[in-house]
Amino acid sequence: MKSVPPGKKLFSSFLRERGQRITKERTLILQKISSCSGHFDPESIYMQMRETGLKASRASVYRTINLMHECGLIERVRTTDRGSIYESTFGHKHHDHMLCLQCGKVIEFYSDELESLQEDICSEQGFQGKSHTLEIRGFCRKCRKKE
Amino acid sequence: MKSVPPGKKLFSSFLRERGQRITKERTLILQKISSCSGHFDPESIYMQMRETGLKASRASVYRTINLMHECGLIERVRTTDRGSIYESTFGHKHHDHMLCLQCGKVIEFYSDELESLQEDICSEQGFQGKSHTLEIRGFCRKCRKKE
DNA sequence: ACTGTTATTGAGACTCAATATCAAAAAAGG
DNA sequence: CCTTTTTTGATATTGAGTCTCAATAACAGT
Repeated sequence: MKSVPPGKKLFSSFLRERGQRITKERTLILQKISSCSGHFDPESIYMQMRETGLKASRASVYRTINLMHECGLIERVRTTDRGSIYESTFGHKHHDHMLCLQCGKVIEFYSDELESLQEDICSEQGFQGKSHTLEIRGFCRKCRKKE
Repeated sequence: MKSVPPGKKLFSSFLRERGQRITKERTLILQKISSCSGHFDPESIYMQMRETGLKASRASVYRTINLMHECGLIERVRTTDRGSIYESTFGHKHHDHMLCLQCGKVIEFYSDELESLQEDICSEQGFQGKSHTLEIRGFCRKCRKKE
């Protein structure tokens, strides 16, 4: 019993439209990433595939991640001193992040109000917003109490 | 006639508190960065100083930028495939960014409403926000008209 | 199926931002 | 001036991400 990863169709038509091919490697990488709930980074994806015996080179992993990004299936959440961190946006409602500077905890949140306010601000500037990233840094409930 | 860079005092006391020293190099780099209105990246700072004959090694530039970041004098705005981009936050009111995906134009904006809404959202989560970064990607007025 | 065309793969070289090393130089404080 | 501790800087090193290019695989047409 094979579960079809969400976004497979989207990715396929994205590739076909650009005259690009749907290869074994791309499918494997798409599957792997789809199975990752939460945040991930390219290097870990590559290593995990390698450990599991799934055949795909580092170059292909990076290339496919770039394609998925262009296609809108994943979003770059942030970049640390050790590379980029992504998250899949498919089957995952849009949200923003709070990052605790003490313990590293990441809180996902969503606010309709916030979204529509941003739209208002964009139209004031004649700007057509397509996507955004909001990261609020500070201290989570637990870490505040420890003080 | 020497203009004292804004933030020099803050930086000095920050260093003193940590038992670190206020050296010629650090002062030069602070000055250089203060004179940069807008966004900058470490490598350009280093190259510009080198061209102007200001003495400071690449290592010192990077080290000092990290210190200024810890101190809160500068903020990392984003990271491209060619390194980090910062902006000085001193003497510069907080704001967020819109980035045009077509022409690369950066629009700075600020909204009280947006700020206070974010604070509300934070307190709902028991989170103490310290700083944030919001980047809205899309198309600016000019580029929309070109379509 | 077979074939020709064209995109893709992968091993490893390469790039480039950023950091580590460490001996020599410079502050700070007697 | 002298001692101690931090800083500097030239250079080596790291590491994420990309490029190269010959070999291979996907696709379209027959």
